Amino acid sequence: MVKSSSAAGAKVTIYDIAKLAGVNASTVSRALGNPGRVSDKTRKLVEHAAAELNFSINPLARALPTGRTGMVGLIVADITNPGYFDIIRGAQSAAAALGLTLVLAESSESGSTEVVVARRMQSSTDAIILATPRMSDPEIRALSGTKPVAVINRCVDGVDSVVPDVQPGIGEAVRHLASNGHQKIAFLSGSAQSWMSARRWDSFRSACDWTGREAQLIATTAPTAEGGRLAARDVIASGATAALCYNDLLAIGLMQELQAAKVNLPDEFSVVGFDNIFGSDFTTPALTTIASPFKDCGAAALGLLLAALPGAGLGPAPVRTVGPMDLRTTLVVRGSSGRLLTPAI
Amino acid sequence: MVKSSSAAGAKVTIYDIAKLAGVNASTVSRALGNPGRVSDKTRKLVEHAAAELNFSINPLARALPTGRTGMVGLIVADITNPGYFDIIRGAQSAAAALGLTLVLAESSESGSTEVVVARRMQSSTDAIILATPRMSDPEIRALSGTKPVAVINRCVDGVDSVVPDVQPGIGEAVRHLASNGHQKIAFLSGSAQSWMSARRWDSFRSACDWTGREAQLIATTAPTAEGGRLAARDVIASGATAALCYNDLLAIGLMQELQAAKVNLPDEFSVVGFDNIFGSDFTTPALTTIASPFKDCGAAALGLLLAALPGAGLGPAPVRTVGPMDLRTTLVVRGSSGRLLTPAI
DNA sequence: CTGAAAGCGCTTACAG
DNA sequence: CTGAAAGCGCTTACAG
Repeated sequence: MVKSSSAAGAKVTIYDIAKLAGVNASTVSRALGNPGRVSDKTRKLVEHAAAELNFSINPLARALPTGRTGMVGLIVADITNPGYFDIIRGAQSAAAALGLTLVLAESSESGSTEVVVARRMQSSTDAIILATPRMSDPEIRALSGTKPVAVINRCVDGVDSVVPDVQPGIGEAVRHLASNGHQKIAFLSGSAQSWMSARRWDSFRSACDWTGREAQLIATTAPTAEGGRLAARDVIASGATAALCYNDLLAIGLMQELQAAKVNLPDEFSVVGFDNIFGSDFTTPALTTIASPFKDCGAAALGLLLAALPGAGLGPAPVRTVGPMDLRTTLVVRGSSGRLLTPAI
Repeated sequence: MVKSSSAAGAKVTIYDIAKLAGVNASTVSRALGNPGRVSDKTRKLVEHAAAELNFSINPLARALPTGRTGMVGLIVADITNPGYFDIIRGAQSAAAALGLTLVLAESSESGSTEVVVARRMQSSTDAIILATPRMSDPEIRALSGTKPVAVINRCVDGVDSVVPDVQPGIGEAVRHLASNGHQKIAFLSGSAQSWMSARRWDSFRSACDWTGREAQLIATTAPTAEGGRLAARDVIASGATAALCYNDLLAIGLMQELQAAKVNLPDEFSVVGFDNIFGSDFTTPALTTIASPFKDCGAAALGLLLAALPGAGLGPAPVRTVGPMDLRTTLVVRGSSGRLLTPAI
């Protein structure tokens, strides 16, 4: 077995490099971190020594004097939820591109454990992203007082927020349904406390108003496929010929139950989901859905955070809300929606 | 606005507590970390002071003297891949339960960036989990020389490995198909270099041998739905009446193309996937698939790592491979497989 | 049981 | 441009 000089064994520090290069450790630190504050010659000397010893800096040790850890935390309510997949991906890749490390944590849908998790992260991260947080607004503000915080999928006064604009997608969806002969459209809601669900319902109702269509709110037991199945009866009873669902899982469950009841999709009934989650095109017919740019949300949140980092200027940084112009939802038309052939008389 | 004593502002250190409690900082450290090495009275004193100041320890600062960071790294090839989600979830929840923080990174399917990512993690984590690594065996061994490493979905000599036992699930699947009248069964393979694909194919072939069925290997362009669609022609041409696919995405693509060609599932053809990914039950018919206990894999990997941590005894810890008994695959029968009604003469 | 000291690996004013 | 020193927040032998 070849044992190269870069053997994986002991940890090499800047002192080892200093010795090899014949300079002071502080010079090594500068050469590696602030090239330019060091002569070209020594820089090369140090770089060679570092390479020779296969040095890689200890970010934790660096974090102590500087306060910058190079890590950003991402807290999601439920790792299971496919809706978060893209947020995680977006944040992860944006972080990686910036040389930052993503620390992932889950709050298990609980506001109180979310607070605990956030506190734990506090000292080891440079900034924290809260995706669809369960904490209260004041708790979030408190957290953001100590460290840059960005919130995704919710608007919190005084805190950087990125929330996709639901209006364009919902407008498209309602127009799509209206132009296909649907007069009464149901909305299957998310959980009652959900900020997002309320927002989507509001936007939906206005869109219906503008289009002269009737909007019917239908409550669900849970924002899951099972919740969608259980809501099917109410949907049928409502007399609506189409449904927009708070999320894709609800839509998929609704479709399943409708099909079990021999309702023909989309000839007799149209279903539209929300989020365009992984697998929403696995169904037959494939699900029409409103896509949220979640990947971009993750990236955008990181962008806000980064802007909040270095300045540390005077007082709190200005609060920015990303949304309206950059992050718009769009309708993805697939097979589950279309012209109503058998209008309910 | 109520400004409690636990204001979120400045960071409080053990020195603040020491002052408030009227003891030395080292005593604070002991009281918080090693209660029992301190009198009950001072312990309470310190605890109260800590609570009063809303103290939370800085894990990074602790890491420097102890070498224990409280973080474990998880590197996956592709965060996009739904097959990894359960691994991430399993590792995340196991870590959380142990008070550890999960650091997530992605190698983008590239062995070389995987090495870079791993190096970067090296000094900030206590241990590293490689899920379906792209690094070479020697690279993995090198990494494991410096820090506990566990590998999921692959066997690497000299490195803790956890790989689900594919045999039980594949055996079940083949028996299921055989008993439903299928004589010739196709296997849609994954990528040619995939350790896992080779393993699954081998196991499948033996199962067919035992059962007296004919196994037919069919190469695919990529382990994706698109790959499955493109393979459909070869599958039909092969004369097989059923297919076991390397993963669910392939199976779903194959189903779509077969249905587009008016092949009736499962009456004329049976499709079985692998992994039971999220959404595999969204299809019509729902996909029969072999479930791997990926969540348990994540947890198991963490278990191995933990065992490797404290001992630091003499020489390398014994290598353990988790698999055979604990982590078995099982067949999940849904609608895409069943009795062959129109046997190919 | 508790204090004083040294050190973990790095950075950054401060001198020169 | 470079060195020597002090310090980031904690822990842990070492004395007492």
